[in-house]
Amino acid sequence: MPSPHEPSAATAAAAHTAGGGADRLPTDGQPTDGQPTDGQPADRLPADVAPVALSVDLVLLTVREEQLQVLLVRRGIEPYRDRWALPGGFVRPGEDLAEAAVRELAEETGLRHPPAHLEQLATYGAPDRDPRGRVVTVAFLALAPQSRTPIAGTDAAASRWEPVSTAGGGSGLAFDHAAILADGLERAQAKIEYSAVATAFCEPEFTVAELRRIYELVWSSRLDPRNFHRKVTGTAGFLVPTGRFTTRDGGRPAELYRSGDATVLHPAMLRPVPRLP
Amino acid sequence: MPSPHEPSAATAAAAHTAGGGADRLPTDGQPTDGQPTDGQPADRLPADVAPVALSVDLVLLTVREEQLQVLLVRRGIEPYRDRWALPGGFVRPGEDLAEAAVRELAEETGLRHPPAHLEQLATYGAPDRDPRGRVVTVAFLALAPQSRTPIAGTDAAASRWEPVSTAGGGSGLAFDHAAILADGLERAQAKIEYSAVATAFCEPEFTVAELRRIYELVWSSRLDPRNFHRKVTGTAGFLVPTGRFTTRDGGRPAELYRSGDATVLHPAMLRPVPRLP
DNA sequence: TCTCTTTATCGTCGACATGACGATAATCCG
DNA sequence: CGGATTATCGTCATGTCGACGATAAAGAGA
Repeated sequence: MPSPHEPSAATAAAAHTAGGGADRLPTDGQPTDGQPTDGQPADRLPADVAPVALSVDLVLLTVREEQLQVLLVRRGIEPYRDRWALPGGFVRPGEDLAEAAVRELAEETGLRHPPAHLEQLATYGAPDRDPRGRVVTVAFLALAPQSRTPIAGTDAAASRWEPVSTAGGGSGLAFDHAAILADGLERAQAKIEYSAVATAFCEPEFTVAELRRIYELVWSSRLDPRNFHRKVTGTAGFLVPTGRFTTRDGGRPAELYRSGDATVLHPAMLRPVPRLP
Repeated sequence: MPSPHEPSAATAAAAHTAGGGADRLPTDGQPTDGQPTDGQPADRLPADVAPVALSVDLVLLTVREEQLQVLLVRRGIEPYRDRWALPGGFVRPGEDLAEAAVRELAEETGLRHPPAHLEQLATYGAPDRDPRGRVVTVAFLALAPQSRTPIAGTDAAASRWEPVSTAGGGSGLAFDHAAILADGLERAQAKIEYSAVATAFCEPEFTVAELRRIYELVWSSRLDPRNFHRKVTGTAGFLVPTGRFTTRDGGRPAELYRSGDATVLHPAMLRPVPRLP
């Protein structure tokens, strides 16, 4: 399991992005293809391998304006020109997948800091997913606090935040990005249940109520403040008290915490029955 | 979440293998690359996109001889000739990713039936992962019962079952397949905890003890038969009693069950403290 | 047939987590 | 200073879990 709040963007899933075998011997009776074994040196790729274009796409989520929002960019070229899409782009030669993801995020949206959490989501490779040809995309899920997501340096028309509740529904997104977004959202909802990644949405120091708000918005459900407080403060390694307090939420001063070492939660946070607001 | 025992090999993760955007507009000041916008029609891929070779690799797990085992094939060509590797191969034009996975499994190992469970694991794309050039591989995790994995039709020298306890350690595997195997094993261990996929290792009808053996072997831990029985028979939708009994395990006859509709388990099976035997 | 062994299944008990909710504390605002 | 707001601590009934005793139902061997 990837650990949250890593400075580097690589997580467990994306980390061993290395290896994987390719061609195979034309075993037994079934001819796989031409696969010529003639004069060609054995350490070259077979001639019949069909090349594909490889891209990365990002589902970058943050909590803004009391809503879970996703970053979208407006496409400037065909296909799907002027439609909104997930940020992303083609992987460059010699570039690792996670590396390409953070580069695209910086280039397209001007985000200064890498996201607090980045993990590989899934790979989408249906043959007809891009009208221009075979384009396979590796989707990443990124989580970041509001303070790290100013979208500075980019003109406002080219990228914007959109509440996830409205982004996926109209299917206004380019390509199959609506499906990728749905998968990313589902992954985020599942992951804050058993891991400590929810703190990736928070500022470095946060109150229990702010963390609870994260859970409530990501899950679209309401949580009892007293039970939530007992749960998160009682889970070893989740929260580290700073000893300082804040009244920025009004009312009695709340203690400030920072995220602890734990990456998996024991026991897990229990999500209430799924509700559709 | 993918549901176990699906006849088709497509699962949730692999199912919407469609969509994903590629090229981007050269926004703001940062030049992404050449990306010429001249006479070229806008619905073609940019000329500067570096193509990659795309392969799939499979971590096929089964329980045989009282052990969790993984299917390996012997490489017949360079690089890593004569080394053991995960089954896999290049994706063909017009072929979906999951489709390529089941095809390779059938071609390389002669497996008649598709695996009981198939899901996308992760994508590995480090630039130097293959000495022949840029090869990106999409890894799949497959689970199957012993009865469906005869390895018939293939000569025995080209593929074999290997206990996972010995397969990963020596790093004798080609490419980074040891890392892929480790990820697949970890995924399987985590997934039987909160989903019903453990039944994918079982025959269509099985006893509670046989299912418990699956959990014990995948987790390398010992489970109390009485508590396990109470747990699995008490989880709604997990097991469906057939009313018939068997004495194939010796002792008092045990009722036969088949897997139910549930894909996620409420509450989850709790894995004991991790032990290394 | 009778006993022993083996496995399946049912129950019991204490420890602990959870959901519902009352009570108190510490701020700010007027 | 009183009221509103939020934070935090407690209480209690319920449910689950781990440990483990007890019983049931088969086969093996005397």
